[in-house]
Amino acid sequence: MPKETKKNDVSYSVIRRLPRYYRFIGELLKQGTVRISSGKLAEKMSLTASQIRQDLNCFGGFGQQGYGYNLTELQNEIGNILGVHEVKKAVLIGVGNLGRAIAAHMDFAEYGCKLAGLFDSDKDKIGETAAELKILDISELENFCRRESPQIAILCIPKSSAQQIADRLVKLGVKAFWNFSHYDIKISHKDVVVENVHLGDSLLMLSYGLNHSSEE
Amino acid sequence: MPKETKKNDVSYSVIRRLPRYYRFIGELLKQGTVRISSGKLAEKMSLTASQIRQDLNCFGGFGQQGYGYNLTELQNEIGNILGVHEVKKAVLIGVGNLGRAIAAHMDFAEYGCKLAGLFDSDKDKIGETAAELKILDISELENFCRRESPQIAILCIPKSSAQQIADRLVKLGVKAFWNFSHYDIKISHKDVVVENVHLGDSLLMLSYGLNHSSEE
DNA sequence: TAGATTGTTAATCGATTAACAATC
DNA sequence: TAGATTGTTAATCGATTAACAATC
Repeated sequence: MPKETKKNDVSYSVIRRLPRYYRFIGELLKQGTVRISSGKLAEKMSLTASQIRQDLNCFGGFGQQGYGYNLTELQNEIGNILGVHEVKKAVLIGVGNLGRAIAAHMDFAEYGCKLAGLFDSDKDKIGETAAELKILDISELENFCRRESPQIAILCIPKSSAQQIADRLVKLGVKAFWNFSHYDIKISHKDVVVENVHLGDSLLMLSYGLNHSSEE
Repeated sequence: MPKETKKNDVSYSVIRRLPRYYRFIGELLKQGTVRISSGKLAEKMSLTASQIRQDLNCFGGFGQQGYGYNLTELQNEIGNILGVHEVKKAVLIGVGNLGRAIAAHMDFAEYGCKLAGLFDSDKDKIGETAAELKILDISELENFCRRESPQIAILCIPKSSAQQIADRLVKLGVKAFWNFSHYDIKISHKDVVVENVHLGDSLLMLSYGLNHSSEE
């Protein structure tokens, strides 16, 4: 068993906070900070020092009494946990407005991902270039995946075709779906993970907040 | 006090689930379903019946014993809570890849929002059209906001200028920020709400899942 | 009426916070 | 050594689930 995985039963509540830790640590390092105490980090992130120590200790003792946490080490450890140091190939399906924006806008390398192929079914788009990749015909998907073995698929396609394309990709060995299709896809294979992104949900939360902010 | 706001202290855990309820109810209605029991809805949404009844009862008794929930009524009630029935004007700042995609891709009307203005500081973009709106010079922001009074600002600008633009918009009366800038903006005014969207965090969660899925 | 299903209270479970001994 | 700050256990708090009486 790997050394850094102290407990294997880390709760989802903790996991969800890891990317945010990773971000703040990155910022601090960029500013030249070398070390930080749980108390100071808590203040910066609007958390409690207790929670930070509790969270980090799920994975191992990354700190040092009387000193705090070394940020370079901490970034590296959390990076390992999140898997940013292994390069993973990704395909993006559906090069509409959103697909194009994600292809161009996301710094995939920062997250250990490499965008390897873009696919669309629109004949007009096929052959065009986006994010330095030629857009391929969706009928090429099987050939491409057998050759390149992408682990991640980014779905920027409409609701209607999301489940069908996802099933097709599972058969081709895709193990993770970043799904922007506005439809919660269901995958039965237990070793396939899904992140259903719903930007609309986020906008509705904002709308709720607007509605209820004045009533304190 | 408004009738539908039974308790004013609804927890964030409950609020976060509302947009998802709203989505599923919408889908069911589109399929012609008229009513549903908490048990059946729980099954569809992978929740417990208890939780659904508990959640909905935070806002009022929307169901009927022996019958279940009328979907039209439920959609309407949750829509009210989320504020989708009031039209709110929004400005979008930063018409790069992502800004353009959000302007074009999101069905704002569905969420009670109306995109009223697009702004950029890039002279080459000013005057261009996106989502049927002419892109305006950021220096026009003050004039525009005084005339149109948008409540929502969508920030699709780099980290470096996010806080500054946000502060500027708060002075102009903006009450809600949908922030895609990769930087957690801080607003001190207590009646201003912020949704910091971090697509990178979502991708990191997926990466974590990929890393840990096989070890059950 | 009998059956179904809610609204609501009580029990359980998990997550957060507080406290403090260990130790750098 | 003295001071600081962690790692970790115990206490608290909140959220989820179970149970059931109310009622359509």
